[in-house]
Amino acid sequence: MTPSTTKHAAGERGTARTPPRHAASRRVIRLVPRQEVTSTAYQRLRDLIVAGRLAAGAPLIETELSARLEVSRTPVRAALQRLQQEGFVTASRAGTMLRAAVAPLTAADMREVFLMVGALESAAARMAAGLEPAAREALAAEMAKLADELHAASSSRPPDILRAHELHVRFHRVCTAAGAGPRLLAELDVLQPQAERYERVYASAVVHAFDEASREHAAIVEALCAGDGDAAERAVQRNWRGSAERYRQVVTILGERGNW
Amino acid sequence: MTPSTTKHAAGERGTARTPPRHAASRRVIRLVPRQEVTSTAYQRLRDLIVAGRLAAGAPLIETELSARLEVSRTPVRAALQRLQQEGFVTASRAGTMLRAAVAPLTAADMREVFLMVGALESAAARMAAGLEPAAREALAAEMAKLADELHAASSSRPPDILRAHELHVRFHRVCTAAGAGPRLLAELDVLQPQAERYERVYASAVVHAFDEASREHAAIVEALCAGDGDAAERAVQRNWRGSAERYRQVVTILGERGNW
DNA sequence: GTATCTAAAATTGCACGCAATTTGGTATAC
DNA sequence: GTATACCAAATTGCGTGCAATTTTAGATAC
Repeated sequence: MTPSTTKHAAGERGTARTPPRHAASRRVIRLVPRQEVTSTAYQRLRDLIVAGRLAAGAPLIETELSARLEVSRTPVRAALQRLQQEGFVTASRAGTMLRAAVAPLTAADMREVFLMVGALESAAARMAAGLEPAAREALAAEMAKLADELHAASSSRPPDILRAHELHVRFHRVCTAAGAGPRLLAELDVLQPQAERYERVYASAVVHAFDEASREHAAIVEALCAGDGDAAERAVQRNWRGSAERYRQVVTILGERGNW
Repeated sequence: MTPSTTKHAAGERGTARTPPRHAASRRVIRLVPRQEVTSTAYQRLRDLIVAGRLAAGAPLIETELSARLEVSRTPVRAALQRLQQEGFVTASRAGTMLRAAVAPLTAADMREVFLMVGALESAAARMAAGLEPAAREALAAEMAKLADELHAASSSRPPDILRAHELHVRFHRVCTAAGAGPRLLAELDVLQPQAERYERVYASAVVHAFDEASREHAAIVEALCAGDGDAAERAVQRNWRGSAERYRQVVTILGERGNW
């Protein structure tokens, strides 16, 4: 039943063992609080991938990441497994082992990601259209405002890509958060950054299409304002299908990344 | 809860200690091949949850599962983290730690799961409707056959619930696999068993609704056969919305599980 | 030069120890 | 009887050792 050694009464046993690499070996004070190590490792890796600093297709070696992030392999492993299941990382089988790599950017994968985001977000928009009229109109007003700012940012000279992108993300997120429950929201929080990987790489080549996106956004707001769930669903679907098509053209021209 | 089940003879510090005499002569052979330990732990836990053998809301203690599955905590942890991210397990924060429990079955969660499955599967059906006519018609024929068998199984006396359920799963899976890419397929492979949790618990009370489901299935096959993507998408959506409504009534009558 | 075999390095999968923290129970004060 | 202080058990987070396996490098034969 009880382990052979009681943990608290034992105290210090002066076993001279190899000093830990990361911490100053004097006292075992946690520099980073418990439970933060794994989550920050996840966050950092994910940001590196989304931002493109970790190139598509790059191999992800546990010990190397462990050294670079200055944590042990355990949180790195946990982060990699999560990223893999979310789709940011692919695991290729090498014999019986699994080798992790940054997920490549391919036209087929992009098509699928945009398809999934469109399907889920349009379902959320349909729910949002079923809100009380007051809440619904407030939501439509906020989205209209974001759409205007987005239009302004993208039609300025030179276009403010970063700001436009952030506004674009917020436009969709506001609508989603209003209609979706926690699970759908979590799923979109994982999928949207993966769409963002494609957007970041190819956004500069798609700036000309902002007009079309702008019209699609207006249709979404209008349907929401009217409380028409079917129309909202279709409008969001059209928007993502349009995006997918716009990016597809660019990806096929500029080539795929990390698929080799 | 004795942690040393002697199966793995690792761990002795190299210092002069108790000689591992029983292991000295022969090499320690892995009883279970590498990489299988974690995945089988995941599979077994997931099956236990879906089948209801691990009740909704039950706490999941790493050391206890580790002893029961006869593996160390490491693969159990990996399996739990994956199950949590997939939604089979919830993690409640206790101070700075995370305590895992089997995800409860609630009306709100069911609504969301069915919504997501409907959104994703209808998107896959739309793709499937865009296949070559030959492949499309073969798919429609197979689905029609499954739908017939399903109807037979559910209208026999007594209704063969298990077989009907398996046919139902296969009906949807065939359609999905034909139209979806690997990501969408993987996502549905995670979400469908979660819908199955509700179906298993409440299926006996919903048998009377098989007629309605049967008509909905026929509509899906018809749309696919005609190659009408829009109609296929709508038909799948109607089917899942109908299912959600049928189960919602039962859940609210019979009560929620594990939500306390 | 190419192919094949072999030894070493690299990498992953798993087990386990330890510390930090929470939880539960018991004694004590009021 | 209830509230509080406190100690022990339980539980999780993280680091690390070790073996299995893969990959790489080097040597040798052809």
